[in-house]
Amino acid sequence: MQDKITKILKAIADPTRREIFHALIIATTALPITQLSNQFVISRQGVTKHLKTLEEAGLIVISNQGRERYCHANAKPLQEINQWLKFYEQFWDTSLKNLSSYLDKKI
Amino acid sequence: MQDKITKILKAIADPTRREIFHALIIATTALPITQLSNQFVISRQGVTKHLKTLEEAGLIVISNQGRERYCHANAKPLQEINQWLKFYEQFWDTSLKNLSSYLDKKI
DNA sequence: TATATTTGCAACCATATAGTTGCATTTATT
DNA sequence: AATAAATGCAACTATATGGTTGCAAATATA
Repeated sequence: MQDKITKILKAIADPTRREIFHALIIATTALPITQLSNQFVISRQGVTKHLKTLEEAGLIVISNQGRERYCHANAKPLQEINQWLKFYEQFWDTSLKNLSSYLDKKI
Repeated sequence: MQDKITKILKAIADPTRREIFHALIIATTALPITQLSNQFVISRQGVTKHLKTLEEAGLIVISNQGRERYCHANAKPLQEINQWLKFYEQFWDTSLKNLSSYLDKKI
């Protein structure tokens, strides 16, 4: 369906998911879903939905342990975004200069 | 409504918009909408919708000139994503190691 | 002036998304 | 064995999204 980078970008494009991801990555230990969802205003099931999206993007890993499911953040997929950005780095200093020179000429 | 980084991330989270942005940034000159949309399968109006999203994210600038509207890419807002990523850089080498040590202990 | 080109706007459609509630199931605890 | 806790699943809702078509308006061109 969707390619990897799209999944990753869509996952972090949502503010709530960024918050969830952040909470997990700064946590010293993996967190069970209920405990994690207590940190948020939305319902546990709402959090679970976001977790699924994050998991499909590879940004979290969930491991079962008895009746609990422990969530653990994995920042690695973010490298893919970094990679994507790398190409545009060459433009983000110069492009505005190019733009203004364009505007000088044409407007 | 939405904060800046969310707008930027949502803008580039769509594959078609990434393509449009790419086409514009590698173009040597600014492109009128019709000429730009000829490069894509979707309709001109479809492209226009994407352009609006990109414009609201600051990723393109449109300047009127007679009946034509010239589109120009601006990579600068991508720096914001780069900034966001910077914090997680410290995790993307170590987090998997942490994860496996966690799995060793608990599973 | 008549015609062609570039565009915006509006309506519409199908699907995705972000959230909710209710309930059943599995696993712990008493 | 009875109860409590953690979770998944399903149904539902409202809104956003990515696309379309049709048409009117502004601007060039013949």
